[in-house]
Amino acid sequence: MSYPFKEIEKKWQNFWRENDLDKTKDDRKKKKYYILDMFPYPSGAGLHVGHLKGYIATDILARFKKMQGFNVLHPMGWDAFGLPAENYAIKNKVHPQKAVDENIKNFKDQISIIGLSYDWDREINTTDPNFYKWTQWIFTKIFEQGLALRSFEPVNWCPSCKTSLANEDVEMGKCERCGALIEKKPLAQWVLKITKYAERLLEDLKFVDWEESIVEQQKNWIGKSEGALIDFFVAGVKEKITIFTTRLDTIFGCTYIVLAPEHELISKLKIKNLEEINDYVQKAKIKTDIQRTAEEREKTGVEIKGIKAINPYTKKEIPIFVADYVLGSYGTGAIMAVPAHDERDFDFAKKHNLEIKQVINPEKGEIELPFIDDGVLNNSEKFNNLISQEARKKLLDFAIKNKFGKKEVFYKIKDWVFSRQRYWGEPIPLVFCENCANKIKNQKSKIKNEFNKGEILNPGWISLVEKDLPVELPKVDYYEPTGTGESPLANIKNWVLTKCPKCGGAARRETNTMPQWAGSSWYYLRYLDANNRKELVDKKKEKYWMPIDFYVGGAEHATRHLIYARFWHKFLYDIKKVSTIEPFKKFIHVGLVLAEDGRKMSKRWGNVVEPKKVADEFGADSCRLYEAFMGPFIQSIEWSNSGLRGCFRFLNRVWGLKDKISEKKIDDKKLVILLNQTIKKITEDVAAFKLNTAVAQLMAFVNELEKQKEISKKTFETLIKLLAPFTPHFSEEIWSFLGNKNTIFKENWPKYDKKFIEEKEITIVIQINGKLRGEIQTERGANEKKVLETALKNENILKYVKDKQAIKRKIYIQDKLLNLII
RNA sequence: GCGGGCGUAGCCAAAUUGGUAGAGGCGCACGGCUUAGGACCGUGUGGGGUAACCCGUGGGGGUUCGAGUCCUCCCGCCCGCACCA
Repeated sequence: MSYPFKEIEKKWQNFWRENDLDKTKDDRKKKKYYILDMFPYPSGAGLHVGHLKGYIATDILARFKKMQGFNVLHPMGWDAFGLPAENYAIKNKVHPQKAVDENIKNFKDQISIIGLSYDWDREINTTDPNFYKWTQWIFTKIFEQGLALRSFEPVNWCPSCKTSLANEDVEMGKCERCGALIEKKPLAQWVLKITKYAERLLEDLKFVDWEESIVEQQKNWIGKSEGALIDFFVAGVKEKITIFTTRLDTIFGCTYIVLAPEHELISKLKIKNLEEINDYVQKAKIKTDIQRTAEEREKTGVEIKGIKAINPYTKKEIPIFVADYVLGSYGTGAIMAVPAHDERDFDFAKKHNLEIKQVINPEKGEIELPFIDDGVLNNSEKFNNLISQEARKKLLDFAIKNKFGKKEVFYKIKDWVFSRQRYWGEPIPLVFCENCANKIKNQKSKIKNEFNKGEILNPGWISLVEKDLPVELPKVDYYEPTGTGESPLANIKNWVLTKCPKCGGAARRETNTMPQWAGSSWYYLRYLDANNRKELVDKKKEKYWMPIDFYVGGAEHATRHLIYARFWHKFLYDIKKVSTIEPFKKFIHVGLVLAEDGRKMSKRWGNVVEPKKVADEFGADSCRLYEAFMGPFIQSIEWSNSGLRGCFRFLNRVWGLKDKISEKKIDDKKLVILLNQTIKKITEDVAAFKLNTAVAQLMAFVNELEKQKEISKKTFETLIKLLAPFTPHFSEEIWSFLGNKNTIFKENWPKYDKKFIEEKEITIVIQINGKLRGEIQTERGANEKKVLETALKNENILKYVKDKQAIKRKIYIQDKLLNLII
């Protein structure tokens, strides 16, 4: 017979709801704890048990912290704008709004099965105009500060989703959402100047308590390189080519220069073989990123004939090439090539028979070209014999003194392409006004007073003010992407045509929408004050609740959401809307739950484990306990039905223990110690998010209780409290069975007594020459002499130690072991 | 190629940061209870050996009284980035 989990779970979920137990008040006398799950986008596929793992874990932590007396904020919402929702809607021929509403309902039903303690009064939805009003508001602030710019650079274009994408949305040259090959397409775009925040995004990582791997991923993504800009003059003309290098120490080995195909100078120079060059440039431009890498990094390129560059250090003339192994989008789009000390330059030089001049020697050992490490300079005139690091400084000083170079820092991170040519997103709250454009272009008025920074930088583009927000997404019947580079919104004339809020003249709305990442870049602030109609968040509430103490979500967001949100947060900090420089104090990623067959759970494989089925068969609490127990949280792990059954068995055994309760029973010393050790272990493990070992300890403790004939009520109550965060319904039921009227979650978390943590009688291990040969029982704190004497009474030890004289050395670790060297 | 992580019974895993390797779960075996069981309960469960003991944390080497833990080289796996000058 199993315990009646079905009735119990329903009963207590109703009880919690009816008594508002999951509602969080802004009780500022209490210490706060803000624990947050990344909010999901409500897909049509629904949830499987893997999605719940993170929610269960944070729920355990939230309930635990509540019992510890914290004021816990634990909210949930929906990230419902964006490509996934829209593509689903198109595929199923329903309006995105309808699809989203249905999917949210489905998600919410699935989530509520397992008894999560979210405060649903604070629920948010990024597609709700009351929410996205503030997403738009933040955008206008970013614009006003001159951090949103109209750009005409070629962008990543997904031919299947028919929209431009940010760099972060591209994976290995493919669309992160649909897998289509990304093309480069010139398109007018709004880009956000995240690069202005690159240094702070990098630097401030030292203030967050995140996993090493996530921090490293962000560092790599931001990709800071410190180096120098050096001017190479073009012989005989006034032009110069500025290159970026981090290896100025190798400059005497620079035997040619390479320009990226996109380099602007190519069109300005007098080139003898112009046709050949243009041909190469054209071919390079249409290559996709995939093609570039697919060619096994074969280094193609063409020499620009008729001109030479002058190495400012050697004064020698060197050839100039165009090659697509140099990227137009990084540095200056031009490099000095040092084939002896760079693999790519080496390959290229070999192929084109160019001079390879070695200028660095390894500090020790033989040299093998290309030698790319730091070393000692030679063939470098007066800089010979310097070590690389020192040489870089001195060579830079020389360049600065002679005015052909300076220090420079570059970042790999690109500005955030923020426009999507799609329907299902927040409209970008800008209008274009011809009249204002002319004003700015002609500098007719005192434009500094009349226009903000963004408006001056983007003539004609006027940002809406707060009272005009939100710009609501018009309800339409046709919303499929056009593919022309225009958003579907462009076809809605009466929406597009509007008045300029500045001059009242005719204006038209921006028809592109924001990317999926916009709402999620600040949503965590809205939970603090979800229904505020006047501002994004009340200052006092923000100050009380921020930063997020514990954030849990997918690792795939390391270089997407987690970077964007940090960027917006820092911006909000700069305009004094938030009080912390970082939003997420601690972040832990949730490991995948794979199906029992080791593959990802997917409808395609038919291996999806649905929460409802699990809850029907074994109950929500077994599911919760198992997901906590299955392994270390961040690790990906295979689902196991027998493992789940094991947890179910465990709960049934605890259920059975009720019959052994005795009011009179007094626990023996051993059990008291184990109980206190258990409290300590679980308290520490849950706080450290080591839920698997916490559950293991609960099991070990229950195994011990089962050996008892009777169990004291007090001990049993403590066990139930320890179990409560993991199995809330189960624990409430037993708690009330024990005669308690109120919810167990109003109880204080058990405290252990240090006095009862350590056993007085302990076992000391006796080693002979480092090998285990016996153990003895003694009092805690016994000294070496006493332990040795006791040990020498042990038969087994005596076999090895014939007499005391044989002991050459003794190593005694208090209360642990005695190692005798003979 | 670069960066991060990992490798412990048949499987998932634990090990207080250098001190009894394998807690806990699954599985398996035997026993009990059962008309029956893919249910439940109990006992056992790294390998070898009658035993004393020996061997054992991917492999080799090292430091140490003592190494899963530290150092070094190698092998394998996972994740991220990838012509970033």
